[in-house]
Amino acid sequence: MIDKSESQSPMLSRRERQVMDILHRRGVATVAEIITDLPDPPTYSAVRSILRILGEKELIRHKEDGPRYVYFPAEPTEMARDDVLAHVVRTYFAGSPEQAVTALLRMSDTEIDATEIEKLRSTIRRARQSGK
Amino acid sequence: MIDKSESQSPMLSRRERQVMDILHRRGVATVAEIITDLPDPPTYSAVRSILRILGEKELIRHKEDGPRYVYFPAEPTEMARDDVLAHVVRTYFAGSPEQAVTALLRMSDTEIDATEIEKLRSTIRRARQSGK
DNA sequence: CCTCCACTGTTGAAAATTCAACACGGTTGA
DNA sequence: TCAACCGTGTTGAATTTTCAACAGTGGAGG
Repeated sequence: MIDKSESQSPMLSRRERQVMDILHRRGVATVAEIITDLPDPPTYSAVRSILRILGEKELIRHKEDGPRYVYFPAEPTEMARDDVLAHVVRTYFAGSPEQAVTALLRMSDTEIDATEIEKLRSTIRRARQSGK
Repeated sequence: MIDKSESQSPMLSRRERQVMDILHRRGVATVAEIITDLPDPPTYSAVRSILRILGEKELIRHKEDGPRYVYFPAEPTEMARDDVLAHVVRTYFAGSPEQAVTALLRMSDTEIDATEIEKLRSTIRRARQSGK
C-alpha cells in the first residue's frame, strides 16, 4: 500500500514546490507573476519548463485568459490544506494537533480579536460534542 | 534584505527535505533508521552523502553513539515549528492563523478530549488578555 | 497587408542532485 | 593475533533538475 499523502509533496523538486506554493498563494498566476514571486528568478522559458512538468504530473492546470495562460493547482487549496497540516503535525508536532493549535495561537495571539475568539470557542464546543 | 524563513526550507532538495523531516520526527536517528523511513530507500552510501551535504549546510549535527553516529537537526524542532507554521499559514491559509486553527480542530475533532479542550480554553483566555 | 510583439511549444545543454563503489579504520570474537 | 564485520570518508558516475535558446503562432497596430 502506497502512502499517497506522504509521497505527494515530498516528491516534488525544489522549483516545482516553489511554483506550487506560489499557485496556492495566488490562486491563479501567469508566467510573469510566477517569475516575480520566484526567488532567484529564472527566465520565462525555464518557468514554462517547470510548468510543463507539473502539468504532466497533473498537479496543475491552466486556462486561457485572453492571449495567455493562467495556471492554478489541480487540487484546490482547500483540499490541499488537510494534507499539508497532517504532514506538519506529524513531522513537527509529534502527531499532536493540539500542540499545533497552541503554537498557532501563541504565534498570532496579539492579532486575535474578540470575534475570532468567539468563532474558536464555538468550534471547540462543536469539537467537544462530536468528540464525546 | 533576505527573507530567511522563506529561503530556508524551500532551498532544500527533495532528499534533503525528506531526511530533515525524518530527523525532526525522530529527534535523532542513525543512518540505518533514516534508510528505513526513506521512501524508495537508497543505499547506505547514498544516505551518508546527503547527510554530509546537510552537515556542510549546518542544518544537522551528529554525535557519537558508541560505534556509530546519531544525527539530529541543528535547529531544534521546537524552533523550526514557527517557521513551518508561518509558511503553511501564508501559503495555504491566506495568512490567517485562525483559519489554520479551525482546520486543525476540524481535522482532529474526534480526538480532542476534555483535557485538551481545557488547555485550549486557557490558551484562548491568555490570548484574549494579551490581545486586548 | 505586413511587421512587430507577446506568448506558447520543443529541444538539448548546463548544473545540481542522487547514488553506489571503494578504501580505510576500529571493534569483536574465535 | 587476526579475520570478519560494521561503521565512516571520499570519489566520481548516473540521473534528475534546471535552465535558456530557438522556432512557431496569433493578434494588434501602422
